[in-house]
Amino acid sequence: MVTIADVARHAGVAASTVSYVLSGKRSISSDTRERVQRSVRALGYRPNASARALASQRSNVLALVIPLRTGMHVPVMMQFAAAVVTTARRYDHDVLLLTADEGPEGLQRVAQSSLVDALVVMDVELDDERVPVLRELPMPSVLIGYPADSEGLTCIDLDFVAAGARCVDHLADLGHRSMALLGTPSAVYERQTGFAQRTLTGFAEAAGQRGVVGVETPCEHTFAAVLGTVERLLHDHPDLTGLVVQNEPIIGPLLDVLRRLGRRVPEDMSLVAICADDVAERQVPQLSSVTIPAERIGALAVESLITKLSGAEAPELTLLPPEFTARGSSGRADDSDTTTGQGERTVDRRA
Amino acid sequence: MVTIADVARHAGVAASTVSYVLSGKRSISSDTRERVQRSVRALGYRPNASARALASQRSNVLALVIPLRTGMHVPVMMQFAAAVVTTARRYDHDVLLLTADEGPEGLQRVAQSSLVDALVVMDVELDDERVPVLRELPMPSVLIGYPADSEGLTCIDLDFVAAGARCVDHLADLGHRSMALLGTPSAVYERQTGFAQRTLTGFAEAAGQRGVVGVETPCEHTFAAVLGTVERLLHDHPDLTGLVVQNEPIIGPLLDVLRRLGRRVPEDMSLVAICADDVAERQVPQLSSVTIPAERIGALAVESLITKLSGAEAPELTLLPPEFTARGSSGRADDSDTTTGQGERTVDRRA
DNA sequence: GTGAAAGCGCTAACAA
DNA sequence: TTGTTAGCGCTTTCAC
Repeated sequence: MVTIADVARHAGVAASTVSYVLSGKRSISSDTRERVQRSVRALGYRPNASARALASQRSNVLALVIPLRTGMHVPVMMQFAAAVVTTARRYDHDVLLLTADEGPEGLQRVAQSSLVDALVVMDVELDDERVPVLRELPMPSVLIGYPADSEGLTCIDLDFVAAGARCVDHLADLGHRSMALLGTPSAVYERQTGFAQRTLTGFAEAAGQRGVVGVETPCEHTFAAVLGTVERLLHDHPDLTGLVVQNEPIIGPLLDVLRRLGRRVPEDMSLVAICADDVAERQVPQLSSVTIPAERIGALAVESLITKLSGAEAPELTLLPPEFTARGSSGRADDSDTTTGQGERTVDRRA
Repeated sequence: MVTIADVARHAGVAASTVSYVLSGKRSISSDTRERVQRSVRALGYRPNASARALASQRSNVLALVIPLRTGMHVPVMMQFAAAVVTTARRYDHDVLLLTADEGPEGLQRVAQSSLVDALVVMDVELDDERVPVLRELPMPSVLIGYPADSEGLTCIDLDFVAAGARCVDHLADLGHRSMALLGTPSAVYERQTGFAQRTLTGFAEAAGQRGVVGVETPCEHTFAAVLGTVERLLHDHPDLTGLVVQNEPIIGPLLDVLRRLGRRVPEDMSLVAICADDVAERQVPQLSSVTIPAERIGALAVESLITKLSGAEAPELTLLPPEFTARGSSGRADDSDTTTGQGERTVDRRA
């Protein structure tokens, strides 16, 4: 293994000089700098990560705590993770992968052993047992999603309340008077997952404000569940003409079910989803949707951590305003063969 | 921060004694051991990871290199990753997440800086530029999938050749004489990805051996692509009665397309998939399938690395025999209202 | 069965 | 602008 001493000897300088050339933390004459850089390349030197971490009290590693539970939407998780890793690398950091089932103890383990410098925690519940632990930890963290009390934390999330409301508004603007929210599996609500609850809140509030009927129901991921749920909805609410879906895996089956039941989209039933853009665009017809900005949230999370690691402050709660795109799946309630969709995107200014 | 010196002082012993109590690398009188353990708990001591890594030349971290490219099947990746992390934790290791787009340089970076002790590399191509790098690296690695030349490596994979053949055999056993392989998007084949190529090989060979017609086609992930591909297949091969699918995201759309085209499954068209069990079971009808044992492969990969880290040898190439489960989606070619499926599972003994 | 002490390879005062 | 040196917190030899 090539050490900094080898490089120093090869370049005829002190080890500290090599260190300073590499870190740029003090000015070096261009002559020595070049000699050192040549030696580094000639010997193929790579600083030893542990030695560096031990001496500098910084591992340059971020922890990413990812859920692997039931009901979570996998592709979105991957997008998050990819964005976190990519952004971390841009700031010269690596990412240690933890699963949520290590629990609060896992956070303490990697933090207190100085394995990582900071943490990104995904899928935060309203009353999350990891939150008090994070508050006490001697290092910065960022939550994706946010608990009931976000004081003293740094949280980033899509504004799901506004997203739910945005969907209602879109449908109400098109003249729909009766609509339903097809949500995540009930297990997700029972875990008190923030995003599911908040969408529901936004949906219900907006329905009240707009004076339209808004019913809500969870839905499991099986075809049978989708069929059963939709049949029940249509039976209980025969005048239902609008559907808001926050449950990515059932989107395909849902379109299929509607077809089977003889409801055309958008002529007989308007559909709005809260999902990734590529999923919305892959359907037939393409879905009007509020996008889930996984990449932006992941990148923002890492950037907040880097900010905090540099000693600066980061905002307590960052809610991204929902971006709505009208596509072919939603149309006027009273006009059974017109669609809205030209793909224009709007940003909710209320957030 | 609590250091080993603090613990030593608190327990009235030398630092080395604390170290030995923790590692169990030499015998300690039960008296001192208990006193030390009490002090560890009382002070909430956690060994510093970098110091330990520096002194012991072992970081206890494994690198996991995961692809985030187009055409890759996301849920399976997550299952792999989850299994790798969970298994690594069982052996007291952590997992550093790298994306494949860091390339060979990324492997060198984490290996030569001693950030990690070993690597798991996923989604290996037949002629993968990372393979020569891995061969030179001063630490063990395991590949998921395998290149054309696996000499001197440790590779683990499902036996996709046997899997492709198994699907053909199942359909041929049911009397089907003309079948098609609906594969991954063409980009995956163009990247010379091993699993796609090998399934194709197994499919073609078995079709030849069984004397049945076997045609192959890639298929993109859009609904339109599925519809177009199936229409073309049916047009070019009007007697087609069997379909083998190796492309998880199109499974839902495919069932839908067949329904639209008036082909009942399994009465008019038998379907066999190569996919995760839960995906197969979620469909209507449930799909006969060869499972992708992501969890087992992930766990095996980590265990091989742990073995190699302990200085022992690991086999060059481990191919898991395909496990086939007959479900409701496949039936006799000549008997348009019988299905095979009682869920019995068979293991291909040829592998 | 236990302790003392020498590093592991690097960073960052402190000196010059 | 550069060099000297004292750690960072742990493991592991060596000595008893």
